[in-house]
Formats: sequence, C-alpha cells, structure tokens
Amino acid sequence: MTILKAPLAGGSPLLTRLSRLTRLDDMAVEALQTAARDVRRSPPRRELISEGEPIRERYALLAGWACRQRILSDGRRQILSFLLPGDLIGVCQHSNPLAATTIIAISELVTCPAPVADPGSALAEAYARSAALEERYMLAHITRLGRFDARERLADWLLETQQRLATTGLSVADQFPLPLTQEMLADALGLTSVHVNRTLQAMRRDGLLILRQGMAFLPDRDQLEKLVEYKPARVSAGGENYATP
Amino acid sequence: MTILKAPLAGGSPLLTRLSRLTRLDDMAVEALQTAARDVRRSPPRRELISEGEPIRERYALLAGWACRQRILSDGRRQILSFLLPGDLIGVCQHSNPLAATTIIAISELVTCPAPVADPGSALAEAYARSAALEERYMLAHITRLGRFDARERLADWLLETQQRLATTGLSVADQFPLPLTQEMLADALGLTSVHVNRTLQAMRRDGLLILRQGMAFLPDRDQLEKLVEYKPARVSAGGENYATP
DNA sequence: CGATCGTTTGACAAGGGTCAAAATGCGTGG
DNA sequence: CCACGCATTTTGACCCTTGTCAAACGATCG
Repeated sequence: MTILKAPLAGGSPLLTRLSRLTRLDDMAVEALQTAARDVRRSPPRRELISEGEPIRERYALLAGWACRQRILSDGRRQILSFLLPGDLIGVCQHSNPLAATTIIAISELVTCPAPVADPGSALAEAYARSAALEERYMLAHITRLGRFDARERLADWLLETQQRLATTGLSVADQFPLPLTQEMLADALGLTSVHVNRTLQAMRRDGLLILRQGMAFLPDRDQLEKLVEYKPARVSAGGENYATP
Repeated sequence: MTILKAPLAGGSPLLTRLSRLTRLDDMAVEALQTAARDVRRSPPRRELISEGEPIRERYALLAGWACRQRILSDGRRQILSFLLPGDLIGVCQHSNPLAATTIIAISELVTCPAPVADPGSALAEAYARSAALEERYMLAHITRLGRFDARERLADWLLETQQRLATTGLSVADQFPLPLTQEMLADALGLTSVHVNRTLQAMRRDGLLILRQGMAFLPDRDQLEKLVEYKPARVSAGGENYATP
C-alpha cells in the first residue's frame, strides 16, 4: 500500500508535517493536496517577503531552504530562523498583517499557496500548532544565543535542524542536507564565519559531525544531546505524530 | 469626565493595551471589564506556569512584572521575555497546549482571568495582534542577543521596555519603574551581572540613563535610538492606536 | 546589630572577533 | 579538458570584549 508511505516518500512535506501536528480531516487533506498542485519556483536570493510590507500571500514551502533575516545599517546580519520544506510562510491570525521580517530564498525554492483555514477547522488547528512550534524554535534560539557557547550553539542547532528535517522525511539516520555557507550559520548563531569554521573543525575532530558535499551527518547523537540537554519541541498534550501509527 | 482618562489612569492596563491594538466592540470591553474584577495576587518568585505542563488557565497581568525563563542543569538561566501589566499569559490558539516556558513572578502580581474569545470576534483579533506583537519582541530579542554588544543590548532593551510601559500609561516622559536586579537584566541580555553593572555605569556617565530607587529615566532618547536604529514594533497596517484619537 | 541581598571594584583569563592572506572548490567558457 | 574567476573555507597573528573569581561596600529587614 502506498498510502502508508506516501506522506514521507513522495507526498507534500506540508501535508506530512501538518498531519504530525494534529489529525487532519478529509477536507484539510484535500485542500492541502489541491494547493500543492499550484507550485511556483523562486531562485536563490529572491526576497519572498520584505520586512514592514503588508503580507499579501501565504505560501507553504515545498522544497528548498529559506531564512528570515534582519540587516543592520552597518551590514551586520541576523538570521532569525530557517524555513524548511513543509513550513508555512506568512500565515497569520490577524487582519492587515505587516511582515515582521524579510524572508529570502537560500536555495531554489518550490512553494505553493497555503490554503485558507476556516476558524475551528482541523486545518486551523494545524496552523495554530505550527505557529506554536515556531514559537518554540524562537525560544530555543534565544536560549542558544543568550547562554550557549559556540560549540553548544552548533550542537543544539544541528540537533534541532536534523529533527525538523526528519519530520518530513528529509533526514534519515541522522544524515541530512545542509545547503548553508559557514557565513550563514554564523549569522544565525551570533558568531563570525571564522569562528564557526574553527568550531566546526573541532567538532569534526571530536567525531561529533561529518560534513561532505552539502550533507551533514551526526555520528554521535548522544554526545551532542548530552552537551546541550537537548529536548525535542512538543507543543500539545497527548497528541502528536498522528500520521504514523 | 473620567471616561477619557480612564484607560490610561485607573483602567485596566489590559483594556488599554488591547484597545490600542484593534478597535474593541462593547462585547469585548465588557468581557474585559468583567474579568478585571476577579483579581488574584501572587507573591514574588511564585511560578505561575511550569515548562512542559499543560496550560490550564489563561490570565492577564494587571500589575507587577513577571518573566518567562529557562534554566539549564548547570544553573545558567535565560530570561526569554518580561511580562508587563496588560500582557496576556497562557493565551493560545490551539487545543491541549503545553507551556513552552516557565513563568515566574518578579514583583508581586495582580492577575485576572483572560476572557475567552470567540473566533471572529474583536477580542480574538486583539489577542491575535497581541500574539503578533509578542513575536516581534522575540525577534528583536534574537537580534539583540545575536548581533548587539553589551551597550547596544541595554539601549535597545531599555527603549523597547519604556515603550511597552508607555502603552499602558506606566511610563511618562521617558521615566518608568524598573524592578529588576542587574542579575535579571544579565540573564535576559545574555551577559553577566558584573558586565551589566559596568555597562550601566558607563551609560550613566555618558548621560544615557539615570537610575534611582527602582526608577529608570532616559535623558537622551535620540542618542539611544541612534545607537541601535530603534524602531517601535508595528503589527498591522493602518490601524493601531484606536484608543487615543 | 547581624544577616542577607544587591551593587561595585579589581585583577586576571579566555572566548571570540578582526584583519589579511592563502588554499580549496566549482561553475563557466574557451 | 584546461584555465579562469569567483565564492567559500582555512589558517595565522593579534586584540578586545566579556567572563571569572573574590572581596568590599551598601542598603534593607527582622
């Protein structure tokens, strides 16, 4: 039966991810599948949303990486978060929203419109949980930047990212694509690219990380998790992972 | 007439704040006023919500300061945000929510239950905008921690906090209560208390800040704003400040 | 008046930043 | 297939911001 494997293998990563957050009904599934047929592409560096502008469209990211960032007048940049396949872009609960941050494509992207969710629908619940998860990631990022040293920041971020990708089947056996430059990592983790470079080297020496050809592999997950007391993000009581029995 | 001054002077800071985020209808105002009659108090250090626990009750903070925090096993603490009068606590869009962080009282608190908002109501819109604002503050905090040095962190945080307090009339003429120890500031800003102390002293020497008896005063707002390119948070297009004509 | 908490100070250490250059990788076009 | 140009990674030397440790000082409170 393909039904069991579909969400992870060929299906839309959006559907896969949302169905792990709450039980989706047929209406939601159909809306998501319909939406996923109307894809569009964006090249790297394209600005999807600009800070301060009204948000017109709500997308879902189907393939590729993007990031939310803020740039200071003297050139300093902070990457606030990365957007991975299955993530929502610009989905928001109130009227006339203004974009909180600029969002730009890192790799080539495939997006589709995010279906509108009626209040009270299963889809609305999924969106709300997705937003709650996003909040977790922001809180984790604050802790990383405020209280972790360079090695801890990298370890924690790698674990989180691996896990996010695993949710949509994009990471298998602690291996996953990492299409970032060390400078982007630095801008996300509040470091300089020189220091990221040195820290990554040290981690490779210590057998915590293997990088090659844009792929990352975590050979010693336990060690990494111990280093930062890693706990996967959970958003609601007694009900996640609805997709996989 | 007291009606005009009420929201700022004696009225509930929650009502004041929400009415600045969207136009509240009579139903919303009444719900908020009714809720504000059912107050309860919490002493300093009381844990209002514990990380990972199911969220039972939704409060609004009417008086006093609280904070969201995370503590690491080796004792390091990160304060994720401060909660000020008028802020919501535990208000959340999805079912069976788990608390993302611990919330503890800093000073003695006065809280009331937060009225439930029907989907589509003015109150729901206000809650959504309030949540969006909270997101702005988190994003600002990420940038502070990732890319600002100690003086910039303090300047930016002081400006933001002053402005949040001004929204509910708790800061007048760039003066406001600051019931924090330097250690709490350090835990929020990703520094040590020793360094916060030295940075504050330097800022006082430079005429950027005056502290006495738990009050802060910003004598040179322009200078501070220039230092960090400060921009007040806005959440929606063409519609804030509904309360003050 | 001691106890306790918070602030202030000093001496020193270290993690991480800066600057600059070299090495490596990679896509493109000849 | 090679050569070139560009982006990225790597390295080295040096410096500075911030952290650490410890003690003194100051307020507040039973």
